[in-house]
Order: sequence, then structure tokens, then C-alpha cells
Amino acid sequence: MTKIHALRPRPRTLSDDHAAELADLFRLLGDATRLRIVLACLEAPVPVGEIAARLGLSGSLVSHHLRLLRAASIVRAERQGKQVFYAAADDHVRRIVADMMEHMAEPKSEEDA
Amino acid sequence: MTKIHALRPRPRTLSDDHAAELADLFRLLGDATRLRIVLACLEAPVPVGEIAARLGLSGSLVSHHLRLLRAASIVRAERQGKQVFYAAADDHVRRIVADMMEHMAEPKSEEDA
DNA sequence: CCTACAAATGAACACCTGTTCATATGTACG
DNA sequence: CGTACATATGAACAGGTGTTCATTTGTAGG
Repeated sequence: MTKIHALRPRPRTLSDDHAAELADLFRLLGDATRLRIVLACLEAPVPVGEIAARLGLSGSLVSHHLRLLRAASIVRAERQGKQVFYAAADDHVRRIVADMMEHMAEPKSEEDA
Repeated sequence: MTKIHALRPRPRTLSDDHAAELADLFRLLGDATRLRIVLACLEAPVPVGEIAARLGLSGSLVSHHLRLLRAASIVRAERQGKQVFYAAADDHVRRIVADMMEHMAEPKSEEDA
């Protein structure tokens, strides 16, 4: 009741803070290494070591990226013994990635000079 | 016939080049200013000047960003007299943005320390 | 042709971010 | 407890990127 908020069905233009927050999420997927890490654990939980091995990266680097991804709830972590398994947080992530892949596969109307 | 490509239904792990290309697309949406520009012309074509005015940005800056977005087929340009109208290229873009908004709105499982 | 307006371009600067290396935390097991 | 393994963290460097300012291109009209 304090703020009329739920009244606006679809805010045509997002508040700048929200836009910045949204941009932060996209930026996380905007790095090739980090995106490959996400792709590596998109379908099933994978331990950090295996991600690093599969992608040919140092465990340190993978861990750094995973922290950012986890903080943004793009991936979820679960400990199992000494290992920590990471997986895509939810279906939104999978859908977004899939949609962007489709977009990439689409024929461009005309090349930009 | 040169490359067996269409045979693999769903490449579980993308080739590194494709991953980099995909990351480039995400990175474009990963800047707050650029994302706001996309949001501004997400539902209907808008001339550059109006985008700049609505967002309180210089025409130069908006133009720079629009060039990148156009090169990636995220937005489409159409000239009408002296003005150039920009709009989201297709529904993929709209869907991706919408999905990411939903993701942002979701409750986080637990805050990251 | 020349003025006025809208958009695009290029160069230069300031800032941010990914990576590496070294070190620390945490967990299992003898 | 001490070793070994897996992951996490911190600091520092290098490279990329958004922004601004000045200039140019393109379009319409007198």
C-alpha cells in the first residue's frame, strides 16, 4: 500500500537502477570464458575440477568466475565431499542461452559495412 | 557435404568460436546505457534523437551504441526522411530481455557473502 | 548552391575487468 | 594431528571498452 507498484502492468521503460541490474546479468554471460563455464554445467551438475579440465582452464580462474555467476544466481553450488558441483540455477538461464543461440543462427538481413 | 554439421542435433558443448560469438551478443546487452537504448526501442521504432532525449544522452553516444547493436542484428534501422528509426530486430531479443527480467525478479535462494 | 537539421564517424582519454600467481580455507583419510 | 586433494580468495598487472569532443556525411528545403 505504501507504493503503487503492482498497479502498473508493464513498465514500458525500466527504472535506471533496474536496467543497470539487468545489464549486470547480461554482462556475466558476455565473457567467452565465463559463458563456456556456464555452458559446461548447463545440463547437469559438474565439479569445478572437471569444468577446468574440460575447458583447459586453471581451477583458480574457474573458481573466480563461478563466484560471480553464483552471486547472480546464474549457477547453483552443491557440495559433495571434497568436490563442489555447479549447475545452471534454473530454466531461465537455459532458455536465455538457447534463445540467444537461435538468434545467432538466424540469417542476417545484411552485413554491416 | 564438406563438413558434417547438421548431423549433430544438439551440440552439448559449443565450439569455442561459437561460444565467443555468443558471448559477444550477451556483452552488447551487458552495458547499462546500451541496454537502456535497446529497451527504449523494444516495442516500437524510435528515431535516434528521441532515444537520446528520453534517456538524457548525447546523440553521438547513442549513435555509437546503435552501430554496435545494428552490427549484431539486435536492432534494425530504417530511414524516414532526415530521421533514422531503430527497433528491436526480432522477437528473440524481446524474449531474451523478458526472460532475464523474470530471472532478476526471482527470489534468490540465499545471499552470497 | 547554401543553410539547417539529424545522424554517423574518428581519435583520445579514463576506467573497469579478466587473468595470473601465490596463498588460504575446507574436507577426507591414515 | 598431518598429509593430500579440491576449491576459494587476494593482490596486481594488462588489455579492452564506454564516453566525450570535434568533425563529417546525408537529407530536406529556400
